[in-house]
Amino acid sequence: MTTSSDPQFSTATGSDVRVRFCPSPTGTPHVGMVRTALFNWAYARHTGGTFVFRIEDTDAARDSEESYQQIIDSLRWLGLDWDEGIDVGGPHGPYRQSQRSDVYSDLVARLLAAGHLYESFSTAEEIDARNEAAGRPKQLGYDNHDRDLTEAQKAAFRAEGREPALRFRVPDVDLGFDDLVRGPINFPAGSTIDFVVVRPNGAPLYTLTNPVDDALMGVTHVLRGEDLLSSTPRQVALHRALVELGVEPAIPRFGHLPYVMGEGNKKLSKRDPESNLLHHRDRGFIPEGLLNYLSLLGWSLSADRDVFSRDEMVAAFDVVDVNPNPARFDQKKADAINADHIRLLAEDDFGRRVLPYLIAGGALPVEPNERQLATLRAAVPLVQSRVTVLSEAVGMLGFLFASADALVYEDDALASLKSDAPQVLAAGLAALEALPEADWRTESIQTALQAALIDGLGLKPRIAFGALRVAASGRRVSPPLFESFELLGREETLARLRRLAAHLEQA
RNA sequence: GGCCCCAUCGUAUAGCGGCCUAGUACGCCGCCCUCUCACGGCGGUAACGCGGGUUCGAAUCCCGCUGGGGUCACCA
Repeated sequence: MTTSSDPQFSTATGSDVRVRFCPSPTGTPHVGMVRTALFNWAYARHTGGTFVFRIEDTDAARDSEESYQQIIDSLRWLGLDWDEGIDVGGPHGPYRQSQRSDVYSDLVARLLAAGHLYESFSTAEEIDARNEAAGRPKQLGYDNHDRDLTEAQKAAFRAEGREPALRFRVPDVDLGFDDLVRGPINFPAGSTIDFVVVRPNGAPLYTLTNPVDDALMGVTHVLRGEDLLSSTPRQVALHRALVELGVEPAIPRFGHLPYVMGEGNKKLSKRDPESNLLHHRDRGFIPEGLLNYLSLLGWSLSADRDVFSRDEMVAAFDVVDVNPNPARFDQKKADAINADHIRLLAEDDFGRRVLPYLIAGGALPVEPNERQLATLRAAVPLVQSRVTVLSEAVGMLGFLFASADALVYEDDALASLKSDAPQVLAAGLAALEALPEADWRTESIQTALQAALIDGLGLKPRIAFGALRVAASGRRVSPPLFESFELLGREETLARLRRLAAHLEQA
């Protein structure tokens, strides 16, 4: 390889930018995967370019339809819309690699004809054996042994019933590129060995399909995880061949996004619950909060703001500003960002979003009645600033929809009661019994209780209202007390005070 | 081991040669507000891994070291 001219990389910068998100459907959607999707999406939207969504399901043994569906659902839920690809179509379809066999056979034939691919009969055992015999460490892997097999040798292997894999003949040149996130990276000539692109059974591998589809789909910027960095020289080599064959005009630019780490110093594993996107959704992350937090893993909007909208991110996002450091997923920070976004929601929006969680959590029936919905509407403003994730509303509001006799007293709530709780309850009950139905409003309830318990008995508010809170909600923490009493209504409130009094007497 | 990447408070980051006695946010710790918990407000804690250069001047540029991480599949 001495005559090859310098490789040309894409020069797209504006609306000619084409990025893609191309997960393989194995397992549950991972937050690192979502972050990759987000950065691709944001870059496309920022530049006015095109966001392509394709699926790399070339491993029938590991891919699943369930995972495929979860990935699509997740992108939709997050609002990361795509311009070409799965379901929406486009000029370069189909967008599932399992449906593109014809495309790959054609390219394989052309690459083979041009001498970029060759038949390799070596088995893993033979490669190991050769390395051992030569005194080379096994990790060195394949030794380019089959590069120049003669027709006679190949025929002999076939006569044994062996079928060859196809390997890419890596040229003996430096395979460098200018990483969008990290700057120039070079892999010296000789450090990249010939790799398999087609299995002996004819099935193409990711090593082939990924660069080929990027070429065919006109992808200009490949933004992907750092874990793929070491396979990039192979892709660059293949792209050179594709450019040479006229399949694409230029090699895409690469940008390797930092790892998302878990506890300690290891990649966030699929087994860690916080890596699971569905887990976060089930807890009640809202898309705004999750996207905002994930964008902070390797990027920032400005020096002194970390809560922002999707639109603000799009306006500001450029992949060259991405920080190359690995980032740790911090659940507390993620929760805090989500809580901020929850507080930014309009009240009715928050109410709509919290409803499915109340149903899923058993606080409300699948089809709540009008009265329950009215209570919910009134209660929503009381808890919007009290939850960090939507599922917390179940515990926070559940007592409003239970009946007095079904109310559960939580252990820490009972433990918080002092010995004078019965007297407090009795006094509170007396004060509220004196309050007529017509006056059953937050302000008058507060006035009555204040007069009876604080002024009358000289109790500390903390003690006095603590007991009443446990009676009303069964919890140590609840929405504001007097508002809760109003929502429960007079009869229900009185019933609850009596029930706790009875409960304490028993105990 | 070969190759590659990374290095600012506990965490995420700002910083792209002088604005830095290093900013912001989460966390943590106080205080205020207060019917609990939150919210909100105020304050505090805490970092440029080490060593050489370059420069009038370095967190910022260069080199080395150390320390992390990744990758070396007929997975993606």
